[in-house]
Amino acid sequence: MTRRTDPLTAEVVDLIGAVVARYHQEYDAAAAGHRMTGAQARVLAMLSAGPLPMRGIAERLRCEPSNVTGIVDRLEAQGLAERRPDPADRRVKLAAATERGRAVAADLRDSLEFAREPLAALSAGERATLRDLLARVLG
Amino acid sequence: MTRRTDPLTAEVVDLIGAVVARYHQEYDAAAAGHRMTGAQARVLAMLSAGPLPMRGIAERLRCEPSNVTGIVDRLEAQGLAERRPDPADRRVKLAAATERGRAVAADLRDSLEFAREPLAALSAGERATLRDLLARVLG
DNA sequence: TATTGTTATACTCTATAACTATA
DNA sequence: TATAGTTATAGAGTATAACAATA
Repeated sequence: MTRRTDPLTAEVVDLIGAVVARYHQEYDAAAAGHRMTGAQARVLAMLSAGPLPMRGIAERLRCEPSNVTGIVDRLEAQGLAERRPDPADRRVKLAAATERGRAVAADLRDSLEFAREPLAALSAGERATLRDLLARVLG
Repeated sequence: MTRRTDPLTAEVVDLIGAVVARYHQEYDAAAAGHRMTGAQARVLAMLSAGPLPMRGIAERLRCEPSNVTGIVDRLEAQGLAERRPDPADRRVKLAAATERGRAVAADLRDSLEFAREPLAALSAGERATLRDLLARVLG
């Protein structure tokens, strides 16, 4: 059963849509600045926290494992990631960020304008309020 | 020059990233429920507010005009949109939602779970606070 | 000449299905 | 037999460049 949403909720949903659009725009631009696509940048960000089996990447990306092959291929071709065997299970390949990959991931994180300009408009107390509200929305 | 972001800002940015991921997940699922992709659903939502020249769609989508041709082709193939001539300029083609397209767009809007479940966790006052903070973040 | 929309081309991301090597 | 990763294939979104029709 569909139910009409009240005007205030609709307004918030529209604003979230605008935030989503802007986030993507800036994330993709930052990735392009390092000659990566958005998907490649997301995977590199994951790997900069530690190696992951191909399967683990697919789960976090919420996509089919077959897609991860190509994305890691392209990161590997640029020297940003590499595949390592898993000593515990020879079927598994662990994708890991190279040293240069970690540097690029850190640079990308810092170059995300979104983290500075827009949020700078809020005071520390307001940022904390925003954090708490978003955390509750996400459940 | 890159500058380190403070922990609170980083936390908010991470939460926004989570919101973005969830928004896409639900938006794409809702679109798939109507046999559309996310891009097709976004364009149909635009057109449900009124006809737009192909160029105008590209500007709002922030993509090249050549891409819009295929997206509108697919909406047209499903009877959700149609192309009309612009009486004022014979170079222009106006894309418009069909009656069925408008009905699907309305249904899609209502079926966006994101608008209900998560935001229902907030009181009206909190939703208003969230709205104001997001509006200021977007500038 | 400039603009609108399209076509042609190439790359990336995506899902599905079949294959391999391990377990 | 089940699982991890890959390959093959096809559809969709994207950018670039070249084109026809119109301004």
